[in-house]
Amino acid sequence: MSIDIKFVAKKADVSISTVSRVLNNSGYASPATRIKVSKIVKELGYRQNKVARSLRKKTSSFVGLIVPDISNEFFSTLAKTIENSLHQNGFSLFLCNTEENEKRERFYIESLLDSQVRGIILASAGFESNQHLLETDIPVIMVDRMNFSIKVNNAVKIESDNYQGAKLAGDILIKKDAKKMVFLRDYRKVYPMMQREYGFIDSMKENEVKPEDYRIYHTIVSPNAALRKIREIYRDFRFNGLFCGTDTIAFGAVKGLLDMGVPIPEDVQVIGFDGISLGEFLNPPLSTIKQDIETMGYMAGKKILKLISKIPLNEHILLPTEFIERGTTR
Amino acid sequence: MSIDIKFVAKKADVSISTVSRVLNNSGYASPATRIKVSKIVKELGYRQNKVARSLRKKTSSFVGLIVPDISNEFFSTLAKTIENSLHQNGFSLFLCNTEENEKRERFYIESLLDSQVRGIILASAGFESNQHLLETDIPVIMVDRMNFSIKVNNAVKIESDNYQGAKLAGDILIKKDAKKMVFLRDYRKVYPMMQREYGFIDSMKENEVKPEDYRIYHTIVSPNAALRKIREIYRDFRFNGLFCGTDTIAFGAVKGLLDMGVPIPEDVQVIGFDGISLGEFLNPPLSTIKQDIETMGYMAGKKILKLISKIPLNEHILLPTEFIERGTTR
DNA sequence: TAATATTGTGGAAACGTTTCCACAATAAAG
DNA sequence: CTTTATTGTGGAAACGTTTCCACAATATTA
Repeated sequence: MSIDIKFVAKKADVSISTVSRVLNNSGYASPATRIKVSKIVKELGYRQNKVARSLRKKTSSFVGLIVPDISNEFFSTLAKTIENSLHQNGFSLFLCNTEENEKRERFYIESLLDSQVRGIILASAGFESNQHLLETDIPVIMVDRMNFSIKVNNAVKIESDNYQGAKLAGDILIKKDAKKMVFLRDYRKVYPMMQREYGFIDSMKENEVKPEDYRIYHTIVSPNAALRKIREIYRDFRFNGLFCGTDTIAFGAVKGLLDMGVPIPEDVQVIGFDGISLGEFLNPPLSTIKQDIETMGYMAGKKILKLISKIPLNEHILLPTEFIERGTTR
Repeated sequence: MSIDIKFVAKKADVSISTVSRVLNNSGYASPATRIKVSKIVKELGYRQNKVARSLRKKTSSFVGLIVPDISNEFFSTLAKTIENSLHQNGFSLFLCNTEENEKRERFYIESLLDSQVRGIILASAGFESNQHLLETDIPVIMVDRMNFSIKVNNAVKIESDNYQGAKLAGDILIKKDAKKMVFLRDYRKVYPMMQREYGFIDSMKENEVKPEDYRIYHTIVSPNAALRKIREIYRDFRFNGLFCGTDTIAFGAVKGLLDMGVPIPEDVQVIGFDGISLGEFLNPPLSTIKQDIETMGYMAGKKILKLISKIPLNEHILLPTEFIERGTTR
């Protein structure tokens, strides 16, 4: 016989309803019964069955988080801060890792919906084919990736100002006297990367860099791939300003150039994007455009809680980025 | 009116039980009704309510993962591989981040138990005070940290051979002619760190390094703390072999030494522990003892599935580590 | 003191499933 | 053509809660 509410009721010699009321601090219950029941509950070590509770109340205390790759520092610190801010309010996190895979994203969205999560934080691709799944009245927060054009009342979008950040990177390189520019980006057409590209291009245009003096290349986001790519590029085009779409890319690129004997920052200046923690420990340490991931996660947590408590929001939050000057620029 | 099984039954003009049987492919149902029901289900876009299902079946398809810090690359790649191996079997992951906090660990263990998870993968501290919570018949896998001495049938332990790895690091440094040795470790008495210390000490003893020729220091695991610490140490004790309890520590230590003008690997040779991906892109790239995190996560996933399907296991798996020689040793 | 409001309590329905059971219809065996 | 096995179906109980409702007991008011 398991310890359920019925058992507690029997032991305490009251009805099930009374136990429930005491447990939930709802409705009436005399002080006397309150302490009597609480005592028995403690003695027995009784714990509510959350599943039954969810079923009856048609709600839960879970929030789903969908990310493309949790092993990426950006998403893992995002997850951490979100988790923290939810935990303070008694909510727990369902982690879903899509690996950038459409089917998997669908599987998870459906799965979350089926499991009665209270809200979904989507930091994943947001494949168009999955959009309709979220067009219910469940609170949704989009973080980093903005692919979904959700029109519902219950949606909040949070992102870094990727455009401005990239523009800033371009402006800085030029001010620091770089003449031949390269933007080495993630080959995938994900939203933030597109924004960075636009920012970079606009910087080039505004600074009147001639079209033949700046080039855009694509690579897989892995240091090794970037390393190989940058050597190829450098043989072809003698740039002296390099903006990388991602710190991870910058890591590979810097090493690739160094290995070729190109001095940094003397011959080539490099700026990354993200501000991941280890950048500081590169040699030379990486100059970069830092995203405020902590704030992003924290806000995502706060906002979804608001949505959950029926406060209607329809915001698009743009978080400023910041240039961190370190050793790869002069 | 929401689309529940009752609604489907009505539309398909059969009983609820029949719909359920078709849905679950259990019991009898004629081919004709099978397709009839399936058709309606598809048309209506009906989805099972997992909460109700869990309640009735007294089971779910969730596994809990408890980690101390998801933003740490070790744990995030662990989470990723576990998630992958579970997803292939239709299971989902509950992520719990304890921040190394006892209360929080308890909160999560209880929360997972309340939510009817099928199993728990514990990569967190395993505070003694929480041990009793897991002494039910729920499948438990301990990864990395082995603090719990769970005697239950349903427990599997998986860890890297930290002792051997550390011993190897010591042996290698000595073979490479280091005479004055330092082990700079995480100050917390977590299990794997203790094993590494024992391994290091035993290596010193077996190689007949005199007690005054090797020292052990403690630091917070953050590059910056390690950076400061190593300067302090070096002023005090002119070592030429440095073994770091963690790559993160090594990152800071290498930079600290370099900043002081100590050439690496000429004057000091350094070996880290973990094998995190960015070590390769340090300058000089970091020599390290690599843990096989992928295998660890993969096995954790596989094993918990076995336990869940009632296959009794009582294993303690020791995964070998590997020396990756890069630029901080000669 | 009678009439009314407030507080305390338990019974039972409901949440959306699965599954046991009884029974009907069909197929196989004698 | 019976008898027995197999297959198909629906009704209803069960999972462990919360919550509506009715009623009883007590407190407040007139």
